[in-house]
Amino acid sequence: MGTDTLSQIFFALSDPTRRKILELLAGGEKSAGDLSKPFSMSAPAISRHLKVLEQAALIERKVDAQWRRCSLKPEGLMPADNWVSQYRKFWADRFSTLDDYLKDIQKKGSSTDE
Amino acid sequence: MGTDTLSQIFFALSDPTRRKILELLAGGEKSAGDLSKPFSMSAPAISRHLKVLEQAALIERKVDAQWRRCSLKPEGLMPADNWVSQYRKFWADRFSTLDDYLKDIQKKGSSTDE
DNA sequence: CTTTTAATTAACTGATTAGTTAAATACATT
DNA sequence: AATGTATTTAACTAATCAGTTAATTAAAAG
Repeated sequence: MGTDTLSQIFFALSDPTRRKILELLAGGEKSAGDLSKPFSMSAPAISRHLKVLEQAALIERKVDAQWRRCSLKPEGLMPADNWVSQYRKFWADRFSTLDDYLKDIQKKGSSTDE
Repeated sequence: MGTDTLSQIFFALSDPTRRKILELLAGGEKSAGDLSKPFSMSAPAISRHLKVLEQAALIERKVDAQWRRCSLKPEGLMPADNWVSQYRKFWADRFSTLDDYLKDIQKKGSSTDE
């Protein structure tokens, strides 16, 4: 994976469960248990996803009695956003919106993608 | 990793060698051999990194005699950019620039990071 | 003080990753 | 036709990942 900040962030984002967790936390603070419920996955599995997100500085876990109060640290995404932004100028010429792009790739490779 | 588009893109970006390759390609089309030179890594290793980037639709490889002409497909980053952009509003309040954020985290956790 | 609740850590398994060297492919050059 | 060049594929290894169940920790509640 690489141990630098950007690698950790992008790696954390490369899993659908972890992205979903971030989306849930965008709705406000939640306990580890709350975060487990929407997934058909054991609590330890979620716990380790939370650790990955925490180490990437994308969330924060505060101990509150036997609960872990998890909250989003959206500013943790800034390095990733900044890295990607280097490339915006390249695509801005040809595609003005994501929809443009998605239509374009659907037109071409019409395989069973997402 | 997950097999959906976003997972593939973020996973591709989670490796420093692959990010470096994209940066090299931002300077213009290069052969697989050209791309190998800056790295202390075998050609097959680079070849597989290129495959990961190609499958994530971040680069294109065209066959030209015994060369593979690799070029950046920056628009492949659009889905990632779009996903991250959901969170911009959250950090925009507190941090206006990446530097603000980097200074902030240096101030606090002054451990041996990166 | 015993039980219940919330969550993590430990130990394990199977799959995937990132690298290696050696072999194969494909085209260019002589 | 034989050799050299560019690159990928094959086969292998060591490390990491994502999940599981069982055990542990820590605090709340009775």
